[in-house]
Amino acid sequence: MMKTYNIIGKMKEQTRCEICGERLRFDRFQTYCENCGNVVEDMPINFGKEFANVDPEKAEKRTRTGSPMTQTDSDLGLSTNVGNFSDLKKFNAKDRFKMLRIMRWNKRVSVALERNLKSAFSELNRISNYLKLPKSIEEEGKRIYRDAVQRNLVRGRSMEKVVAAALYTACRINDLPRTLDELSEASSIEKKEIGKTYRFITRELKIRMYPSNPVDYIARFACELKLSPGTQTKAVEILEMTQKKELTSGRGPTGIAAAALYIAALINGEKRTQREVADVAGVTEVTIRNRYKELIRKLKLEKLIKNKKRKNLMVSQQSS
DNA sequence: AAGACGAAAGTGGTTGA
DNA sequence: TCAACAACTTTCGTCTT
Repeated sequence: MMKTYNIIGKMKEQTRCEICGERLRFDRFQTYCENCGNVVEDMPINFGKEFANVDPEKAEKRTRTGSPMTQTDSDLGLSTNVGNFSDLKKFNAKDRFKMLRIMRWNKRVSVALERNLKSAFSELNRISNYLKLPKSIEEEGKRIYRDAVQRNLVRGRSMEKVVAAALYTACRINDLPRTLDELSEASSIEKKEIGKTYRFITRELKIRMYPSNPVDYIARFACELKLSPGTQTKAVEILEMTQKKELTSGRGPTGIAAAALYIAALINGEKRTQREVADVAGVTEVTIRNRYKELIRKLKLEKLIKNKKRKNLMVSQQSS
């Protein structure tokens, strides 16, 4: 939603606080009353240059003022207009007619496009909020969706699918991968549909994707399993060893992450059942078992685990 | 009784002819 | 386009704790 502020007008008509009658103060961020703390208005117009560009050379050229540009407004804050009525005078009768038609079509197309983007973005917002994704990823998702629309990739596909896929892609790009299951739950679209659309749009938009890194999942899974930071670190160590031995290729990253966490928890005496780990990682126990077996074999962790088990046994016997 | 383990059959995607 | 194939899932019986 676009808010317009008329600060000059406000300043003129409202220099005193409505509540206590004291004079209002202004700073860069808000208009407020020093006496009673009443905030009359926050987020005023940004009078400075756009600060998105840090490169000093380019920064000189960027003299657009106002708030930073954002993908969040469905028309980027700038809509296209083809010609205007005063331009019409420049054409002869025939071309004038043509021009009129183009203008009319452009209007129609932009309205349709805008309507599409608006509903798509509100769906995208909803999913992103549900998954508690950062703003930057939301923006990325919107950028991807916009590209998809412009390349005519949405036609014949439901908008929701493309939105879900765009968000999924955005997460992957920013190394905050969500599982297809999570996206599926948030968007109520089938997992395989999202996957299919995801593959389609990354191919068509030539977005090069690398397989996601298991390490990126650890923090989130560990948090859900309420594992200690030490265990998390251990799991990451295990993953690093795993990657050195090239055990990760071809395997599902979530399965590997899950197995590493399972092992780390076992070693640090915070045991979780395979089922618990499997559930948060969105894989089955069988997969964890398979990965687990591979990992402890190749990383020579068998002894460690066995010792641990023996110790646990002793502890339980002592207590009983 | 719950968890771990493993075999067997099925699913969806990739690859190479 | 189709068959082979690798990874993963589902299901189920057995063993361990």
